[in-house]
Amino acid sequence: MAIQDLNQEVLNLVRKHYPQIAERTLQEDIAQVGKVMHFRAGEMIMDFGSYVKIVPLIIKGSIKVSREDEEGNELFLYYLQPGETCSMSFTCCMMNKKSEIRTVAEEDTTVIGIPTRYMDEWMTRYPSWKNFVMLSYDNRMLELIRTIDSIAFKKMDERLLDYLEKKAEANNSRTINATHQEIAYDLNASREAVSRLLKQLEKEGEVELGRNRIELL
Amino acid sequence: MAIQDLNQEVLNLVRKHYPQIAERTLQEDIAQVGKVMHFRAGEMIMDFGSYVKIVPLIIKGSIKVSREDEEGNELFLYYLQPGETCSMSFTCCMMNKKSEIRTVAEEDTTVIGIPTRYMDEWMTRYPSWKNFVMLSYDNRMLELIRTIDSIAFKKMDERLLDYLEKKAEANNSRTINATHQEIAYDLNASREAVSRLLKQLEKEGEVELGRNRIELL
DNA sequence: TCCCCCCTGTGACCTTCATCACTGCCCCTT
DNA sequence: AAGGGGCAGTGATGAAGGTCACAGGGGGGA
Repeated sequence: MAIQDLNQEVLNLVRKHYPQIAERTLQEDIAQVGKVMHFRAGEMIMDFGSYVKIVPLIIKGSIKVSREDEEGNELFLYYLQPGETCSMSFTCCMMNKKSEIRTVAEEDTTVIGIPTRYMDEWMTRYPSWKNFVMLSYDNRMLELIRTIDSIAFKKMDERLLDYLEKKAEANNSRTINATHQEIAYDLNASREAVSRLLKQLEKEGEVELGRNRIELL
Repeated sequence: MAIQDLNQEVLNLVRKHYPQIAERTLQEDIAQVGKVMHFRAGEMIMDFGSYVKIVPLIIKGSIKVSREDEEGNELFLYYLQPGETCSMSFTCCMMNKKSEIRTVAEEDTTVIGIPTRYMDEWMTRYPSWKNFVMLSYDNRMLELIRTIDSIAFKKMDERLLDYLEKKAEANNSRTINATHQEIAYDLNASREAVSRLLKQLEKEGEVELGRNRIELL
């Protein structure tokens, strides 16, 4: 594929999925330097502690963002969907800091990767890029606060149901393929607790259970 | 006090507490439009659900930021200290959104209040303002993640000790004036649990307890 | 001074969830 | 077909912390 074609592909993707990125010259800048990247479902994109070199604009699929502490306890934070970006990347990039989070492709996922060094310049040059970045930060802060609400104020049954709903949305499917153990990791809970609560939800007619499979009703 | 004097006062405060705000013209702009504001210890600055009209640059004292859910359960998030600002304000202001948090003066506190409408313009005009805003967002995100770590991974005794340390730092004093009930609210715990854990900490020689008073050792 | 209210301390009991132990089943491999 | 590994279900037990009840003490106000 010729460079010219690639540029045109990126240009089209940006115009389609990021209408708020309005300036024609910014769109063209992105097409100049952005690279289309593909990740398979389950592939790790960025691990805790690694250095970030690109900012991803998500085009297709979804990305799971989670946190891990020193003892290896894990906790799911939120999903990134098409039209969104990873605001943790911005300053990570700009300050050359280690990542505080882990990102994994939830489905097969396509992003446009933008090398760090353009971030800063575009912020001053393009108002719509500045707004995009600011709004991303704000949305992520809100998601983090919702996550805090959930952990601090809710019990496990409600957290589980919220989690299943989000996962269904991220996968565009009411059928979730996951083991109880995987869910337990994401909620920082025990496998047995998740099993029992799922059984409970099944009795209440909220879900239908199968091996490696949960059907949301 | 003449306008001229006020401007000079703000100018001096900015230069002293915000060295990273480097451009002379930006400093002068802040001195033009910024207003010095005072809050008494315990005074509520902004409640959950209210609209934000200024961005505060903190000069002296400290501000407690907390979250509340629909049922009135409360949770302490973090303190803002001199040299910092409330990044939740930025887009709240810019998008005219309701506040998701509550802020209360922890000590007697002085801030420079900057009206919303300058935020945006300065972002493109002054690199150091842009960096300041971006760094603020990043620091707050990190604080929120630390808060999540704390709630998700730690038990109450450790959370309590962390809380006391932070409160001591925010008040510049190893003596904390607070009732067990107030601490319990901040940690979203029960008063009895806090009492028992404090007693435990006293036995371990970590603190000394008095009425309305906790001495950190 | 005396009284009352607020703060603290503590026991008893309950819920939620972690942990341990074990069973049984599905499905894949050989 | 037989075996085995991963997954799900379930009981027993315990720890953390919430809830309820009540006692005691200190300090400020009438």
